[in-house]
This record gives sequence, structure tokens and C-alpha cells, in this order.
Amino acid sequence: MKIGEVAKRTGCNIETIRYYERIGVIDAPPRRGAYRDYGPHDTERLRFIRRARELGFSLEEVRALLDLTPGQEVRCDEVQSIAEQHLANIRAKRADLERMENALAKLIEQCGTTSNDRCPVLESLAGEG
Amino acid sequence: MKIGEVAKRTGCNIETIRYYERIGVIDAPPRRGAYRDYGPHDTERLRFIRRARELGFSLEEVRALLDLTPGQEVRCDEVQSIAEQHLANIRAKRADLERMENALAKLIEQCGTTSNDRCPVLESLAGEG
DNA sequence: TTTACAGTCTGTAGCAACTACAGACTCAAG
DNA sequence: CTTGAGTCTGTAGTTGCTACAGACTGTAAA
Repeated sequence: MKIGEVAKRTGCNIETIRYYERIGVIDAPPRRGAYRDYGPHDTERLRFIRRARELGFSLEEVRALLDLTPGQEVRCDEVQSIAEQHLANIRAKRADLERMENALAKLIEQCGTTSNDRCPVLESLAGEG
Repeated sequence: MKIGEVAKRTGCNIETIRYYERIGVIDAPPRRGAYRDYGPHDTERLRFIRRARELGFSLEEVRALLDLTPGQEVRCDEVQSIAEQHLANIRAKRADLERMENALAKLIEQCGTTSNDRCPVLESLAGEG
């Protein structure tokens, strides 16, 4: 399978696949002539990576997850610990965004309620303190 | 005022201030000898930037906001429009995170409920489709 | 006056996770 | 034999900083 086919099947784009190879997240496949020749194992791995990325795992975390299944034995507790750490990160980010959202919504709400030549958004950003 | 003082007062760090100057978010201040010499106007501007960044505005958005008050007249409606666009972005991001959080939490919940040699997290990431 | 020292200067490289080229090549079909 | 889509390598860009190296400056104490 050539890289374009793999890209189509995994939803990763071509440059990204080569990028993953370069940084060692996936192994360099053998070549058929000049072209990379991928097997089904690569497809699975790339799909795994894409899904994990969609869940917001960093590539470092993905690497760690992939390293947890070198042979047969699955260390579910370690997976769980990585996932839980990640979950905590997501929650923290979400809380951040929530704070932003509330603050911003409140400012916008005040638009139009003050006199014409004052803008509550700008004033709040500019205000001393 | 030298850069260190401004950094202290605005909560921006020194490298960041010079970075903002380099990319044109703030003007280059005059020099007193070899050193940058900042006035109160710069402090205000930097504080404005820092606050906007804390609310998640991109530097491009910050630039747009700063450009809206060149003279006296404040175009509150334009500010409002930028802020609302940004608010929409924040909401979208937050919704994304929420989806991630739910998906991940569900997976983690299943940990320990299946047989020892299967890990629901990994299986879900690896699964075909 | 000298000298020590904190602060500042410029310029460059690094981070994450890609994306986007340029310019050369390859390989299969017509 | 030529065309053309696909692939190759290598490099640079993105965002918003941060972190140096190595030089310099300005002030204050000795």
C-alpha cells in the first residue's frame, strides 16, 4: 500500500504520516522501489494515533500508550492512569474556557447599555489595576 | 521606565514585550542611551494586551481591537462583533472539550469491568471502522 | 578611577503538531 | 515514449511565546 492509500484509509494526511515517521511515532516502512510500502499493521497504528489525537492526547501521550502494548500483555492500569491524567487536563482546560466565556459574555451583554462613546469591552480590558 | 519595570507592572515578561515590539503589536519606544524607555501609555497598552490574551483573544484579534481606538471615537459595534466572534470560538472549543471529556470518562469508567487482559481504552482507540 | 554586577541588548533556536511548499523523481498507463 | 498523477526529500511557515549565548551599559560601591 502506498502512502496515499494509507492516508485515505486512516484519515491522516500524507505529510502527517511522514511527519510521524520522522519523529519516530511510527516506524519507517520498507520500500517497494522508491516508495514507502505500508501494511495493515501501519494502518491500525495510524488509526489508533488519529483517534487518540481526536481525544486530545498529545503525541507524547500517544507514544506512551503505544509503548504499553509491545507484546501481548496489556497494562490496563497504566493506560488508565495516563487517560485519567489526560482527563484532568481536559477538565482544567474546559474550566479555563468556561471562565473566559463567562467573562466575555458578561462584557458583551453590557454593550449598548452604556452611553454611546464608551465601550464596556475595551474599558474592561484597558482598566487600571 | 526600563523594560524590567514595565514587565513587572504589566505582568508581561521581558522577552514577550520585545516580541510584541518585533511583530508590531506595540511600537518601538524611544531609547534612553541604549535602553528602551517606556512611558505610561505603553504600560496601559501592554496591560490591555495581557488581559485580552487572558480572555483567549489571539494576537490578531488583539491587534484588531487596538486598531479600533486610534483617535477618540470608539466603534463599539465593531468591538462587539470581534468579541462575539471570539465568544463563538470559545464555545465551540468548549463543546469539543466536553465531547472529549465525556468520551474519555466513559472509557475510563469501563476499566476494571472487563476481563483482565482487555483494556477498554486501548480497544476503543484501536477498534476498526 | 576602577571594577563589579545587575540589567539590557541583539540574534537565534526551540516548543507542539502539523502544513505547505519547491523541485526532483518514479512508475504505470496509453 | 511520453504524459501525468503520485511520491520523494528537504526546508520553511504557523502561533505565541520562551530560552538561551554572548556582548554591552550604566550605576554604584570601593
